[in-house]
Amino acid sequence: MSKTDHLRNVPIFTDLTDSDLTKIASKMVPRVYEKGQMILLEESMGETFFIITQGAVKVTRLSADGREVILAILGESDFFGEMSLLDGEGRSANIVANEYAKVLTLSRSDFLDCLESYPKIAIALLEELAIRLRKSDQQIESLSLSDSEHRIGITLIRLAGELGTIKQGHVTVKNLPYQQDIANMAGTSRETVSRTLKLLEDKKLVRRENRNLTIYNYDAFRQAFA
Amino acid sequence: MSKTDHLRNVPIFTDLTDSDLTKIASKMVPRVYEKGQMILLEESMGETFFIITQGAVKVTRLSADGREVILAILGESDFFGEMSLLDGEGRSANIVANEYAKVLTLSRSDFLDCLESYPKIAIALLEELAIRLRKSDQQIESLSLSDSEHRIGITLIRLAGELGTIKQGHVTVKNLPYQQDIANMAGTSRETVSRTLKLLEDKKLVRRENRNLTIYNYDAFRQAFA
DNA sequence: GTGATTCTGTGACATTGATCACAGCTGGTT
DNA sequence: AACCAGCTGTGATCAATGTCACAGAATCAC
Repeated sequence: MSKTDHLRNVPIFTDLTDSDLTKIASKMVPRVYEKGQMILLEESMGETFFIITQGAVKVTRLSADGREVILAILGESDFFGEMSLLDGEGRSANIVANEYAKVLTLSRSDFLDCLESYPKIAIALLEELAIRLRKSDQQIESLSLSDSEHRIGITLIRLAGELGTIKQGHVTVKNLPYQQDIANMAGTSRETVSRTLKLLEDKKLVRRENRNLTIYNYDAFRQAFA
Repeated sequence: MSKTDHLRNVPIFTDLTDSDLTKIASKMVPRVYEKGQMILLEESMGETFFIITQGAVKVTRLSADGREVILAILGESDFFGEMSLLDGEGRSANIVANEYAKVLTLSRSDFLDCLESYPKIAIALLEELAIRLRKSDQQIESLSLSDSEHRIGITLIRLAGELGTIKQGHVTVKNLPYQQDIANMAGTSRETVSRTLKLLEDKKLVRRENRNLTIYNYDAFRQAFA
């Protein structure tokens, strides 16, 4: 697949013509990361915009004593790096390749040029940031008001939305993240995730086999937890 | 002060010429709200963009059983209502006047026209959303990793930044919000806020008198909690 | 296939902080 | 001044969940 083809799938570029897309693609530089490799480090200055063409990355923040919060898991056609390009602050989060990943990168100045030249990109980007802000607000609500069982349920819904495939009402997440990662997304401990997953299984809400998790009735599950 | 004068103080309009500003101002309709009055209701469709010219509002989400999370407190020259205009989803939060408040409003279509006609507004808005997203991420981190004392400390820092006045290293927040509101910002209970404020006072980190709170050494305080 | 490493399950225990209950203040109103 | 409503302080209690410890499974590397 060509660079241009990849860009066409990215929400913020969908409104562009082929020739504009090709023009932008010509400025993008591909890079590749191994699983576990750090892509962006907290505190460093952000100078690059990234689009994921293959694989997935996790966006994290680390506390002084090394505990980790996972803010998001991003996959194909998602993008990142825009925050510090926009407000000029240092990076606020780390980005790590969650598996082997390919990206396209755009320099700060090319990115800002794009925004100036194509107002539609700016508007589409606004839309995307609004969506992310909305998700963050939900996350804040659930951390503030819900108990661990609900937070873990909500985290499974997030994962299902990002990584799952729907088939006649039930969703399967292949290659479920490790319990430690789920815990870091849900703001709880690894042990609590273990116990809660078993509980949800006992309640016949989900089924696990190997590294896959199936939510039996996705709509009902969302009803119950969101 | 004229409408145009108010707009000049709003970050997303700073790059505009006087005549553009006047043109936008002419489309804005002023409104007034009493303390405690609901401005926007969760779930309703957002069709208006608001700029605060006087007073303050709080942005909240409510759980099914009526508990409240305060996502932000916005004051003069802040704006809101842009989220559902941008992504077309229903409102994700309630907005309540925290005191007597005056606002200017812009209709959905006039707002979107602005973005199309003035790319600089779109870019400035991107900047602002990036800043808000960053704050949300910090909030998520502190809810996930910090204990109640730290979360309350961080909340006081937020309040100091939004409502406080700095004077030779110490910040005074006049008219500190009620403990219940601080609790709803920090994701804890009213009683814990009461006990923790006393603790911080005992540690000589802050002083309270009447409805005012002074953080003795703002830099050190931020160091200790953020 | 064997061993090493990493992930997961589970019991025991400790601790934080929510909740309940109620008394003491404060500020606004008549 | 007296009252009332709503805010604040504080003790007692208890449940949720973090932490520790370790055994069992799964996966990886060779």
